[in-house]
Amino acid sequence: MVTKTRKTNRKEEIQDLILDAALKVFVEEGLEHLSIRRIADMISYSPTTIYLYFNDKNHLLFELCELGFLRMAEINNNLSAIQNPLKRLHRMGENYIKFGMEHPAYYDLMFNQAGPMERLATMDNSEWDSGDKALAQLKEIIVECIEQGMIRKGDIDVIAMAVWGTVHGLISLRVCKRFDKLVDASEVVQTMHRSLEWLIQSVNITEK
Amino acid sequence: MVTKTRKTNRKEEIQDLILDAALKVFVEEGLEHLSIRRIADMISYSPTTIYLYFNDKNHLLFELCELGFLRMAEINNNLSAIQNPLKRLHRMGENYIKFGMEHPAYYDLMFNQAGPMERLATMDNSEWDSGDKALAQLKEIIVECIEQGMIRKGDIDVIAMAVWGTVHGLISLRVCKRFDKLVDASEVVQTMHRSLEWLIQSVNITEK
DNA sequence: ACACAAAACTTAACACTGTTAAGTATATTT
DNA sequence: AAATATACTTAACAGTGTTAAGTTTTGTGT
Repeated sequence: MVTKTRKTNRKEEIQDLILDAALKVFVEEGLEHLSIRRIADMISYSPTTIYLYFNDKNHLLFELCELGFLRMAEINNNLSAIQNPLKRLHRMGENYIKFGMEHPAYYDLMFNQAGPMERLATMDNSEWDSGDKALAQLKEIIVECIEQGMIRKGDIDVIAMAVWGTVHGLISLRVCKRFDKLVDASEVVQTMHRSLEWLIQSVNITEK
Repeated sequence: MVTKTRKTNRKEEIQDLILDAALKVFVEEGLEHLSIRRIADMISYSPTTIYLYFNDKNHLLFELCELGFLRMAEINNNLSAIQNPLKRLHRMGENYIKFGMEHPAYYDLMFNQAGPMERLATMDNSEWDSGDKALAQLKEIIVECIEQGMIRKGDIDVIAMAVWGTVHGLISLRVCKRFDKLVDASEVVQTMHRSLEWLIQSVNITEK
């Protein structure tokens, strides 16, 4: 039992070592510079060693994704303090924007890149825990908003998708540089926040 | 003059030949299978010949993008017939969704992939015509909506970004397979349409 | 302490990728 | 017919993910 634990620890230690190195590269230099050989160099291992700890690159990317979702959950710790569910929804959107702006590489990997989802598709356990959790939190807030008569009634899934879509769309277009030539660079983030504000006010059915 | 035109034609002919082959590959097999060598094989040229007609792969991807925007404009031909600007906005959103579902590879390239924008960044003419046109059309409709008192007043740029973001967000999450494990596959598209519908109704300030 | 087995790691290679410098045919012009 | 410009190719560089086979290190039982 002791040996088993020790072995597991050892394996996890090196997995973390690999993930840490991967993280450093792709945060500092972008996903396009994240290669197996680059990681191997950083931790002074041969490239093939990485395949002893991860099935393939997509597996590694998926695990990086999971780390991203952890950070995202952290950034949403400030939500529970907000009583008004609509304000909480607004803040959640702002948190997403903040996260996307501070960690564009993470965001791209978590929501745009194909790799992580290809890994997920090969997994037996046909769930996506991180995605499920994030979506569940969003739905909870929306239910509250409806219960308190703050946004129009409707199918929760439909509304959740609309809200998630809006916030994600703004961040995604920004992360993928689709605003760069269309909106003045210095004001993009501010405009994003004002767009979110406009949306929240528009769906708000109180105070009308 | 005649020779110049003939030469231009010849050059454009081969450019189109390359683009057509590229299009075929990436629509049928996905962007990950689109390589310079693959294209060269298809048109029976050496890989390096392609560099006589395009600066690099990003240049080629950018031109494919432009073709995508042409198709997108086509699909929006049905808008002018719609009098009510809010309904026109709704239809425009539906057109986007339709386009994204029918041409996911195009959509991914036009709004998610980095390549085309990297090409754009290197171009002197610091504009993005296709993006500008699409955004201008959207803004026009929004102005009408506001003028006719159909949606809340506000900065046009802010509202345009919010609306574009919403629609793009839904399609992008779908194209990048982020709904696959969260929403039942058979109902994703329907849910997207209902999300758009919910949004349009929410921002609608008439009939309340 | 020694032999054996299992775990950890590496070497070398395959089949790809985008891209470039240098060389070769093929037309066109003088 | 010679010179020149155009069109295209060959060979190579430096990189990618990935795998089969071989080596070194570590742990275990006698």
